[in-house]
Amino acid sequence: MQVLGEHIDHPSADTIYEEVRKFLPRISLGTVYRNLEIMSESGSILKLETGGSIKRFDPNTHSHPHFRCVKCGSIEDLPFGIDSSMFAGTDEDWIKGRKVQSLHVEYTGLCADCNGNTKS
Amino acid sequence: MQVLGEHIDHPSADTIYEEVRKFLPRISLGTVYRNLEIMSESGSILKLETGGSIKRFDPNTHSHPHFRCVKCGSIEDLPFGIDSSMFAGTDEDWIKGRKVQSLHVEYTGLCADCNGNTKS
DNA sequence: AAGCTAATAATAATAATTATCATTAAATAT
DNA sequence: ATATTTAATGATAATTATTATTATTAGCTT
Repeated sequence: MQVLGEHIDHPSADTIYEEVRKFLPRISLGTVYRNLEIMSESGSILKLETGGSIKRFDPNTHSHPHFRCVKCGSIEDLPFGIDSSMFAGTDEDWIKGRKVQSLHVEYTGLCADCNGNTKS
Repeated sequence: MQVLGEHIDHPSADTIYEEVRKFLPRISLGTVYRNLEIMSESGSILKLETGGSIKRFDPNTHSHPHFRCVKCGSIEDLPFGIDSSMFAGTDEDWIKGRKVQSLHVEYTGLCADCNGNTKS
């Protein structure tokens, strides 16, 4: 299972299911979901709750910004880091009793492919 | 319809449906979705594609960060602005043929209520 | 090998959203 | 004012991604 942690991209559960099937043909989708959930809880992968309706999983477990294509739905990493201090650093009054767990920065638009190939 | 643009919070389509029903009892959920979509396309409201599985709508149309409670699912505004220059400003090489349309910053964790009320 | 435990496959259930389509209402022309 | 065209609506069905259920299988432990 961990074998598929070597993804550069951000596969959906369904994509992972298809790939694992290649060498575990009898595996069920439920098992894939269950184990992805376990792995994301244990911290070995990241569950991305991005915009769009699909959950995706990311072997890169440190917080980094993404670009989501509104046309094809692909998620790409962006080459810069983020941390909370970028916006809230100097003044953290806003926390006000909340427990902050994570930060997600997401750009949306058209990926290079979709931007080049079609204009609508 | 526009009457419900006066929300301070970030209602889901279902919440809006319930509220519109109070004075248009015969309206259907499909109509609500359809018109929310039209309004978000015309730019009079914002469709928030946040993490979590629910789409929410926001009368505040300028880009601002949100806090999503992983327990109760509520979305709150955070009191600071964001703009692209915060991370990518100095070096925009990353754009590389993409067409950037919007930026969404989302913190997740426990909201003040959920953080106070339960510890799991 | 018998008995206990935990993981799995197959399937059903759920939840949010989108699509369909006959019906109603609105707009325009006659 | 009424017939005709056009568009919006309500009711319902379909879709999609995910989660829950449950009987079965497989892995250990003695």
